[in-house]
Amino acid sequence: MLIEDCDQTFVCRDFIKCPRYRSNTSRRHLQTNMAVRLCDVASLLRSGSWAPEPWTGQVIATMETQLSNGPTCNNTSNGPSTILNNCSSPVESGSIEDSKTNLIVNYLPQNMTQEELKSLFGSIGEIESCKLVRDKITGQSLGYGFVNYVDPKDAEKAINTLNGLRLQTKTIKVSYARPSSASIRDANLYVSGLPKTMTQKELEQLFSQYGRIITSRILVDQVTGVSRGVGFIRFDRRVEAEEAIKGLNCQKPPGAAEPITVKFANNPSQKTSQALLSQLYQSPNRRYPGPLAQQAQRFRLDNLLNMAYGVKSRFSPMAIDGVTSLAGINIPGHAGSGWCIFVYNLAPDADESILWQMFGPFGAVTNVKVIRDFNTNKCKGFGFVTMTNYDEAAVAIASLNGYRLGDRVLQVSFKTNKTHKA
DNA sequence: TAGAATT
Repeated sequence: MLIEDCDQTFVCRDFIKCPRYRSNTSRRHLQTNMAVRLCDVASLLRSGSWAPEPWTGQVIATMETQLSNGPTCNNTSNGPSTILNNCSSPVESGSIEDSKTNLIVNYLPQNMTQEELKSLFGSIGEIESCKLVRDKITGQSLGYGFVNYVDPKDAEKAINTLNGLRLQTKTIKVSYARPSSASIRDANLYVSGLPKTMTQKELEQLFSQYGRIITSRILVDQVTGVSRGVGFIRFDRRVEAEEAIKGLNCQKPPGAAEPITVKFANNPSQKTSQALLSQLYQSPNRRYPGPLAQQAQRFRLDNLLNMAYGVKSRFSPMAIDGVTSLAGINIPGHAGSGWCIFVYNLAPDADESILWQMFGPFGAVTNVKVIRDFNTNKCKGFGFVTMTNYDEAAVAIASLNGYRLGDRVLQVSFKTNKTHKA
């Protein structure tokens, strides 16, 4: 039986970029817990219209295996290389049976605050609680957090809407949180000495005999893309990780010339005092740069805009740098705690998520708001976005003004006092 | 030989 002929629905286990995919809700990517028809995905893969990635072939193999074996619901992995299981609905998926309102959000930008997290997820529905996890000593974000909704439907909507959202240089991951327990902590392994040819899928295959893999990763050279021979495996439970160390440390993977080393990964928040000191005193805080850093950044920005658009950035506060935080100065877009951007010509069905999607990649966004008609609840054609940093806001405006969204051309500028109030 | 995944 060909996969193309199979109408069976699978549940996507992770967010997969697939721009040519179009679901019945017009989503352009495969998203966590999204029901996916096998034939749709398979035809895209085989047609080559979905750019091949290292795990693409394995997706086909996995689907073919599942077809020949018949339906089962064994989730031995939810990493990117085994994105599908053959449970027919998210409700049957073992990973979410315990909680339907509490989400874990991973891969958040380093400088994202809890308020920004709440603002982002609050655009979906009412939040019961929200927490950004921070290092207890330094207060620095650990890059993940939790969002607990009042309504399970909003949690599901948040996964469908926000999983895979690009924020600055990160692609966030939104999934149901497992119930917290000691047994799931410290289950992350660091693996070194891997053959440079080993794929992520092969790494998972090697380790999956010891338990359910939550995430896997092989580090690669940023320039060449070649494996650095080291990686991480996160198991569902600590005991599974312990068994994997016993079974695989100092062992040669099939076909490998050298044995691998498998041990518990260091906790990234446990840094030496030296590293902490250098981090605290040497790295400039992007959010609150000193005057010199601000001027340097704006100088670069002005050059950038000049080169790109042949104009000086019209609203650059260079001339009055240093007084931008004083009250009573009328600077377009400056809204006390950030830069307010006016977005005009949005469609009636526009919602907050589209503003996050458009502006999030440009930098720290603290708030978005679609202005709606009180009676119809439809967008009145405009909205506002607040960004923390002037430079990032200016680049976003330069990039998105004139952007075609659907059949509309957007007008994007710093908010002025003459126009609508947020 | 190094990622920010359980509050």
